[in-house]
Amino acid sequence: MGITKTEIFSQQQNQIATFAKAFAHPARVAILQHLFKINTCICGDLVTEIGLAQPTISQHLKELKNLGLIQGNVEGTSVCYCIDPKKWKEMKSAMAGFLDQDLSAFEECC
Amino acid sequence: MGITKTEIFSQQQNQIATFAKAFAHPARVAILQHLFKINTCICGDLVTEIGLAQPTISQHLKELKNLGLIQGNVEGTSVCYCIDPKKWKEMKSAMAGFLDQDLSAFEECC
DNA sequence: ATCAACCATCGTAATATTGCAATATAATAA
DNA sequence: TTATTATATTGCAATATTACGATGGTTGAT
Repeated sequence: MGITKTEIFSQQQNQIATFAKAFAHPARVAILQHLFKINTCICGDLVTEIGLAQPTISQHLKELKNLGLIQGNVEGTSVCYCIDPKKWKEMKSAMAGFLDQDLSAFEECC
Repeated sequence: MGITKTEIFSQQQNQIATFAKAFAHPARVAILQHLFKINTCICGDLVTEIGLAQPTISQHLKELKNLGLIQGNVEGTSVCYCIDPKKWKEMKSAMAGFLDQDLSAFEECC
């Protein structure tokens, strides 16, 4: 039904899914990569950088902002975005705990 | 329009988004966690373990299988699933390259 | 005050995802 | 053969996501 039954899963499972959803679209990956590349706040050039319409970019930025992964600060007529390092680390550690599991048992399996 | 413009993004960006999508639902996170927990093939107990209907689980398994993250081997009347360690490592390295970027510039930013 | 630049929001259309009942398929057991 | 068990597939309904045109708000310049 397009609706996820979050209530039957643990908080950790839902958290991982929520963070993963942030990266589950190439536009958001591109936005974050551009932020890392420029390595400082960026004001404005995202629409020209990514090839999508301005409302679309704005919507993706909103999702990343809602998750807390980026911050937006008004700077005159434009808005400067940057990664929130604290939240990024929090996300990374949640993802790492999931990704860095022991694979040895599956080397000889099946 | 619900359709992603993959053609305007790099192969790497699309790859990260595709892998992230695998974890973007708590049921798939739960399935993978259960596989790691049992630490061997599992045949059958996924439907009782996760609280979703059998066709729903089957569909999530199919997505993980299509991505190559898990394998399914027929074992009599049931099917045994396990993580594909090679693909998992490949995914992990792609995600790590994205997640492990230098945050120092953002510590003092904005 | 007027204008241009930049960004957010609204509304809407197209497509994707999630979930399950019903059904199909395949292997084994009796 | 028939029944049973385990899983896959189909079809459908509900909801979510993606994309963008149109519009609105805010800031800074003239």
